[in-house]
Amino acid sequence: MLSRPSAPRTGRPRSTTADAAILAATRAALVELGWSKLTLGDVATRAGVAKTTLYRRWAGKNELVVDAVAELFDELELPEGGSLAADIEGVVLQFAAILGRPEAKSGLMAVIAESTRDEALRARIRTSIVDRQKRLVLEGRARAQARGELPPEADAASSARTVDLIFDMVAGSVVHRTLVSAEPADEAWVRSFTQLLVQGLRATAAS
Amino acid sequence: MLSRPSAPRTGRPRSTTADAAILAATRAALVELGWSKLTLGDVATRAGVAKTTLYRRWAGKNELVVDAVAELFDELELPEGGSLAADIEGVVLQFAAILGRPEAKSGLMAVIAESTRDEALRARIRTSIVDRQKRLVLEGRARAQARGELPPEADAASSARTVDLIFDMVAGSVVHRTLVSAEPADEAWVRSFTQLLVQGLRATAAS
Amino acid sequence: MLSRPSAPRTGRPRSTTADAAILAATRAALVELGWSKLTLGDVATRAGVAKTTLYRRWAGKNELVVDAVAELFDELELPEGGSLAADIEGVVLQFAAILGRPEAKSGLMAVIAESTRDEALRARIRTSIVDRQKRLVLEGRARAQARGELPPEADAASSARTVDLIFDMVAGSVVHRTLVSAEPADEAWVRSFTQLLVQGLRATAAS
Amino acid sequence: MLSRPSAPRTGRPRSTTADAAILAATRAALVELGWSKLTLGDVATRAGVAKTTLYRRWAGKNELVVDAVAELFDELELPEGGSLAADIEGVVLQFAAILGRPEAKSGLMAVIAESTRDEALRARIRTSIVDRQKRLVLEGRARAQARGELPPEADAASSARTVDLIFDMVAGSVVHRTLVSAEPADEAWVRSFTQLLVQGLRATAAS
DNA sequence: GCTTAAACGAGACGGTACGTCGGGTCTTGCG
DNA sequence: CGCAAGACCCGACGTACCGTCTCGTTTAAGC
Repeated sequence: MLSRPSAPRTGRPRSTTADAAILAATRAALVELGWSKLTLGDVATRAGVAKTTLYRRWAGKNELVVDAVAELFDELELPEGGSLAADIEGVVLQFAAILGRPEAKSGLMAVIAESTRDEALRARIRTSIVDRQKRLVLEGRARAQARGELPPEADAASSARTVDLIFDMVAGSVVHRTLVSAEPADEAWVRSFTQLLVQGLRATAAS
Repeated sequence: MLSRPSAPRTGRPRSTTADAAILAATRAALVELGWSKLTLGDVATRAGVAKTTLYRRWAGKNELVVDAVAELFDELELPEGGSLAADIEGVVLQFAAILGRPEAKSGLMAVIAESTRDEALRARIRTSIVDRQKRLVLEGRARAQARGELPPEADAASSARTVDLIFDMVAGSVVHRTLVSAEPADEAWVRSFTQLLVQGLRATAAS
Repeated sequence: MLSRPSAPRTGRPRSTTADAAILAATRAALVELGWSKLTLGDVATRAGVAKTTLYRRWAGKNELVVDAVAELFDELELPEGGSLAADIEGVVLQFAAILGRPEAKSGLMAVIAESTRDEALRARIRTSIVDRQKRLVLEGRARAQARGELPPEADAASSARTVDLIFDMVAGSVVHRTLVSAEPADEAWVRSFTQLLVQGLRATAAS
Repeated sequence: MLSRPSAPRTGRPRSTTADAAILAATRAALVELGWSKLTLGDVATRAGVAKTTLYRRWAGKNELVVDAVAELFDELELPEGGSLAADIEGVVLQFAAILGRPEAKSGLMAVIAESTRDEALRARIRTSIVDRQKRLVLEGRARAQARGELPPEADAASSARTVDLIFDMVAGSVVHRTLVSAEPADEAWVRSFTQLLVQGLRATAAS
């Protein structure tokens, strides 16, 4: 997402280690200070980098934090649970574990809040974070259909609508539990949530 | 929520009209500028009030915005729908309508993000905004139980857990749909969501 | 200088003790804080008086400090020294003693500085402080002429000019010594100064 | 007096034109507004400079005004008058001309007043303003001794004392005449003053 | 002793300036 | 040309005082 396909030919190339150092420094600053007290000057200092280097690569605080938080979601993957309920439980637990981290808590909601007034930022969040999660929903449903737990989709449009709905419910519920209710999305909660969701899906699919 | 019951006896009393003017100005600024570009100096100017007056009544931007947004939720009430599904649909539609407003979009997620690092702010949000919504969930379930749509609760603890779960699912899903997916939570979406939820509740209650 | 000749007939009369308390509090604040950090709110608190009481009697900080400092000069009087030089020495020592006090140091030069842009303030300083000192110069010269140490004045105009000149030299030199050179105007310095001045006066009068 | 000999090697160097612009703006503001209504924000605006730039170079209003006023004294020099009286008259007239300017009137006494509570400020005033004047007194006396108008000094200590005394008298008298008496130190006054001083010096030297 | 009206304490009010901080840009010299 | 360093302009911060205002409460003079 930082690719510069039209690479410049001459001059000193950009430091390859700087990006990683900056993103790590950003996450560290998020943990210590939170979004609102994080400053780019401080991030630059922590990363051992000049402020100009930072601005050469990111447009501002929002974009930087999106990239820093996005890396946390790299580890998300669909576990092989054997059943729809087990698959959902596994994914939700992973998602809850990431959201439980302070750097995600502090940063993610803040950039989402910012994105309400910044279309480009919303697109960046979608590309870097959201779509990566949504892929798991798609994959999970395909597996459930292969197992016969869910019927195949009738048409593409309603299929997409269902995926979006499930995704909003899963991600939204975990986020709300974690940030607004400020209670951990632990195994017990995830099991209750999953049961309700799966039974709703089965009943809806049956009707 | 700004009442000071142990009121001091002497001195000039605080202006009674200022609070309302300030909160209205705050919402107007949220619509025009969004959370991050909202400044307390600007709010004061819009409200025709000195900055000091503002700081005398609120500790900072976060507290002010919480109160300004909270007033939006004053109008929430449980409609008389006649069935659990209709009640839920009615509430969710109201909630979605409020969240669709730009002043709520801009402000609410931002203060939630801030609240991850500020316990007092989280308590304020809970008191001013969240609990008011949760009351509707409680009331809706009581009605459904009176109608026989849902069985009575076995014990208080599991009852509270269920309310919390439903609340996180309802509020979280609508928020995620509105802010992250950035699509309107319109009637069609609400109907799909409600169906899934209600069928899940019924099936879970039956098991 | 606080007289209100057109006395009101009815209503509660002004507190008679407040004036003295306020002026004393002003001097105390001058000693502790200096001119620039002295605030009227603080003076009011020290005097056990409301800010409104203070503003009812003085127009502002400048006027208040002039009055507070002026009281220091109440004790100035021409000692009976027996000779022109002794009289001058006595007066200069008294003047130096007053200027040595921190409340005078802090306050006097500040109001003089302010008076460069405020004609009314300059008049108030002249009336309250300067003229009282100048009277001593007049009186001292009259004594010296009575003793035959100085010749009588030829005409009124040149007489006034001479008094002004001497006054500027005496007051200005002591002030400069005390505040700018920041050295005490002690007996040795006063003796040297007086000698130079008196010999100059004699020689000028002889020519 | 703003030189930083141990200059840092890296980073953007400080603007060389800003200092002069700021000091000129300060003097302009002194003329228009006077000391007490002069604000650093206004000075910065006048100079076309950010407030931070100003604070990066001066600790506060006092230090800035000292430097701004000090530049006025750059033009002071001992004229070639041919006699002690003529030399003194020339210097005093120059000094009076500077003190007659509104920017000096407003600023100088104010910083002297402030310096009564601030040792560092007093030192700055002495270095930037006072010592430059005192040099003229020393030089003038040396010339008078070379001409035979004044006897050579007996010892260094009494020599210094005499210089200090004369300096306090000259500077103090002109300041008092200008600021307290608020009358111009014009040629007539300067001549009278000089006569008195020179005759006093001669008579004292003779005794 | 009752009335009356101004002075009083308290403290909120609309302002202005403070001195600091962070954002994002620029100008250096070095690599 | 990238980069570290740091000065630059800008704008907002939260605080401190200013001088004014509005309260309810004294307090003395005059009826």
